[in-house]
Amino acid sequence: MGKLKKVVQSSSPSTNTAPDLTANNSSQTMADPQEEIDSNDIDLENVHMSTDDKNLSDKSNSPPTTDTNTQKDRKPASCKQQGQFKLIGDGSSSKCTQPTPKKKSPITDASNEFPVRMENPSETIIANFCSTQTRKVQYDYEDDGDQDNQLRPEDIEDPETIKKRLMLLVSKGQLEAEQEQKTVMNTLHKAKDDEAMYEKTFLREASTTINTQLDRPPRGNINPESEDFLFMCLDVDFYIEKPPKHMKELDQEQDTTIIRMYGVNNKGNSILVHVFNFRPYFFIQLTYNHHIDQSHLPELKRYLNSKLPNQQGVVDLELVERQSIQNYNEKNQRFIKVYTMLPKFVNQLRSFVEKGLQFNGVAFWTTTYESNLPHALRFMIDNQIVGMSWIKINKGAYSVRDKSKQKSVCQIELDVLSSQEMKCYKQCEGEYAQIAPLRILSFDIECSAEKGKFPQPDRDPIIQIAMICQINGETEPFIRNVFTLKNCAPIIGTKVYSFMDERDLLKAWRDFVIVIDPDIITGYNIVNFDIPYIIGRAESLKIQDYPKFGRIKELFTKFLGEQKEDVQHTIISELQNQNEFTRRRLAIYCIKDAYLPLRLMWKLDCLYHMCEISRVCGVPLSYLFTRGQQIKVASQLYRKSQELGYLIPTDKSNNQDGKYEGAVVIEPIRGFYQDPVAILDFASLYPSIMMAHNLCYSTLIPNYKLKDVDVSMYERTPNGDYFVKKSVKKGVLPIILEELIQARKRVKLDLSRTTDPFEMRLLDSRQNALKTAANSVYGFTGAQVGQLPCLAISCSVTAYGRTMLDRTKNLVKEKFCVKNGYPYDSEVIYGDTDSVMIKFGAKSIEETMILGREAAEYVTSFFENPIKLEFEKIYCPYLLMNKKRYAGLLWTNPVKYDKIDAKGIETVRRDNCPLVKDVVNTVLKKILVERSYEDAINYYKSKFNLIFKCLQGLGKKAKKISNNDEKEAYVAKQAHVELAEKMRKRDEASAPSVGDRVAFVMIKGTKDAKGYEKSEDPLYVLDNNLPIDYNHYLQHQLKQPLIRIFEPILQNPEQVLFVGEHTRTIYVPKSRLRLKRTIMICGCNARDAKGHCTWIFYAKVETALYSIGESRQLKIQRSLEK
DNA sequence: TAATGGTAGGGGAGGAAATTCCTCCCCTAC
DNA sequence: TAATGGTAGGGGAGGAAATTCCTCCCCTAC
Repeated sequence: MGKLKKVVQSSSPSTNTAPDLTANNSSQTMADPQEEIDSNDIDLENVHMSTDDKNLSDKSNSPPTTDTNTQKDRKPASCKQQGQFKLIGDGSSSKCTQPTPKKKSPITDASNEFPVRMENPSETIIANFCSTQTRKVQYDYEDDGDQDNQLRPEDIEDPETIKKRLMLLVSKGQLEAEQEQKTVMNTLHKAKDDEAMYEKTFLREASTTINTQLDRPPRGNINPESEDFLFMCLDVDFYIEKPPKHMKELDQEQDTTIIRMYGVNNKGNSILVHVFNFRPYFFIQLTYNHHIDQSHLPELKRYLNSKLPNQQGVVDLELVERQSIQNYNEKNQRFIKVYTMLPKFVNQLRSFVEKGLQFNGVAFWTTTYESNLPHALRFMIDNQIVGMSWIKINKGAYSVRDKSKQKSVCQIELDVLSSQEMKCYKQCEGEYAQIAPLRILSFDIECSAEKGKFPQPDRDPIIQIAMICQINGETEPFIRNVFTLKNCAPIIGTKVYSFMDERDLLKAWRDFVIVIDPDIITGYNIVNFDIPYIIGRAESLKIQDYPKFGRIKELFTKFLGEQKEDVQHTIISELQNQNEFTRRRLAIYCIKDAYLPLRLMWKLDCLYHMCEISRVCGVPLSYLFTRGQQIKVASQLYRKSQELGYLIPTDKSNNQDGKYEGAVVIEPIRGFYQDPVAILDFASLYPSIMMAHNLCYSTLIPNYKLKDVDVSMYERTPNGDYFVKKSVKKGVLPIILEELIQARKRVKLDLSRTTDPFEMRLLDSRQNALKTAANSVYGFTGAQVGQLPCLAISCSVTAYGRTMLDRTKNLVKEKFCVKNGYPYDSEVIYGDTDSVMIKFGAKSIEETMILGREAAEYVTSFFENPIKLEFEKIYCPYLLMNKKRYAGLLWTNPVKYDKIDAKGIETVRRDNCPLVKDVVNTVLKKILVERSYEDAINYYKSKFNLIFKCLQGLGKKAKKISNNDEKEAYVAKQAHVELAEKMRKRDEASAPSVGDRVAFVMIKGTKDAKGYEKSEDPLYVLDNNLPIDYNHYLQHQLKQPLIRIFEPILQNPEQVLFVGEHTRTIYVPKSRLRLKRTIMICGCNARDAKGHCTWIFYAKVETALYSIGESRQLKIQRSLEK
């Protein structure tokens, strides 16, 4: 606490002794700005003037940042963002529990072409948010609104009024802020205090000027009759209502399904397009015994209608001829296309048809086709619209909705009668590759709560909200502010709005959101906590018209699922209840939490990745968060099928159970290889198998049909299934894959040509999206609880893969041997799924590369196009420990090695303590790079004691933590689960919940205490001075991994490493463990080598543990690195 | 309910099952 | 108080200790 006080003291006198100018403002006026504004009209006028001036000068000085933004303007943006982050995984990052993006540089890392790529950097981060809850939460308050009252125009407060009110607040804040900035800067400049350092580091890029241009640029003139309308579509959904009165063309009495498209144009205006006349539909298959023709349709329509409530809902029937995508068919079949009024009727009719209907003396007992597509996606598919793409509405086809008839706070609302008049630039090339100037808002709230209790919206107040908003393409956030309850000292680069009444705080925040009008909202766990809490709090405080906040824009996007660094809740209350400076510190923490997701989002190019996936797969952006993986493949499949005249059945879940055989892993010849080992692998193995052998739903010949098809037309797969050859008929899946791969080749070509960093990032995201899309097709066919599983395809794919790998192994072995004139006999020492590792016997890397390329070419010639084996890399030396566990020095050129490549071992796993990672890493480095395992042993021995001095906690992931209702979800007791339960009993508020990563240390216990009895929360250990079980770490964490590494090298590693003089004296720290509370309050206590706060990438507990003084710990760490 | 991407595989921890080891006790040989 | 031979060693029973085997869980490779 000593240090903390210093901050307070050092900053407060300087504030007080500041020039008179500020003295007036700093303490008194902070108390209640609203009151201040109301009671001081003259001041207000002045303020107004100055704001306007400010606006003008802002505009003239800096170019508008939207459509006129040139590429040059963008360059610094991307450069800066790449520069200013220290990405986890670099350097001393081992303490990090954040999901470590495996690809540090997506552009350079072209490896890992794998059949099923489960992860891309952004997915890791988003994963936890994809719960089924999110959609519900989102809809809940929409629906409430619908039931409570239809939203009438008069319900929405005029945005202009809100804006005016806000401007008072803003200008007030600005005046203060400008004057106080300098004071703060001065204070900070002098302060050498830790916390001041954090603040400087954290806020260093903050501009000291404050922008008052909060709202979107004015919408300008729209001429529906003479100009096409162009906008980028962010999301599509639908709603059900009677058509608005001004749409006279439509039946005013009938509820209809209206498509809603949200978007932004290139000026940055927000857009909402209502599209009418798009009806849901599905298909029913007719078999030979259905004697139905045109004349029966009216009667059939009546019959179907009779099954529905209100006896209506089926609008129209149509006879069509198509082919089912399931199985190879030569002729078209007959289908009835059923149009309905509302999407829910499709579901109802489907279940009737599946149960069986009687019509005209014949039973319909059949599957339906295309009856389970989300309506919005149906709309997009039929109009060839892909997500996040630019859409042009033809002139004359749209009308602008009058301001008074708007249904949202979007700047522009359009009505479109026919979706035929829209054109989507789905290729997303050239100028249409750009992303509109989206507004991205990130926020975080703090609420106080009683000790040990989880905050409840009906009881515990929100005390702070921080919000940061940035426009895509700009380098800095244009809004960074924090709302506090009670006054708060100024913060650099940030506007502080203080309120005495929580209601005012919430209202001001809502006003801000409305005026800012964000397209994307992000934050830590906002969907499950922050947003519901704010809504709930507003309800409990009985703030009028607050729920409408939920309708502003229904695009809630979420990133970052991992735990955030939490201030202990007890401390929150303490800070809140003391004075303006403690609240200031809380505010800084709050801003950090709001800023972090935003920064990570930019750093990891999340937006671009998501955007490109959305474009490639053709689904709305929101699906990427709320839906699974299947919908992406399904969307592509539906599109291509429609183009080719196929219909997709809605299969009932035919519970095929059990797993099927997957890929093969060649039994490794374990050892330490000093000579170069070449790695060859098949490029996009599974997609190319599907293309080469024409595997598809539409080419599969079921056994019972086999006799009807000529033998020359089909091919038998190693799994025993039969598929039509591509010369007869090309399958849908192979066509999709071919297009994806072609497109990727083009993008890669463009990528190699461009030099613009912004474009590079976008193109790289795109080629990644294309690769992922191609790779997930196989997963789609193998998903047995899915839209359209087809084990014949997936089993055949893996079967081909297995035989191919086997054949490759034999081919290499037979060809590259002394007998055939090669200098050495080669040997395949390992292989997994699509790769083989070959020891050719050559001593030099150059020679091995030549042989590797030759082998790749040789083997490729045996397989059908487009299957291709490629030479990828060399490992030298190479330590092969087991299946899926190896490490090697990677070479892609004969001159210099690229890096140490480790797979599957402790260094790449997240459930190991940092200590183990460090030691294993260093030992590996010594063995592989310096090639001296004596060194490695000596290093290890000499560091044996030191190791324990920097002992740190280890993290494990607790997936499920059994709740009261579903106890015994875990069969066996596990350390992290038990600990989570223990922590929950201690303090409900700070305990980890399901899906969180739990960090823990092992403390000393009774002799045979189980692991789960000895696990403890690192913070608790520090607080209570509990002894750590060093021996456990030695025996259970270090020993085995090291033995495994040395096993191929030494005769008896255990003897050498773990018996002997050096093990006698195990260092046990005498000094007390201590926790630096002052730092903890900041949300973190992690530092990099220079002693700066590295909060951004460190989880709290991982680094909370210092066994001895921190300076010494740093030393040790550095020596570990060397 | 609604919604849901695959299999192969190493390795740690817990716990049951099977095995080994140790001790006690009884009995017999001498 | 009265009455009392010893030791070595096999082998079974019972229980502790160590080991093996299996399952669950986590996380990775592809």
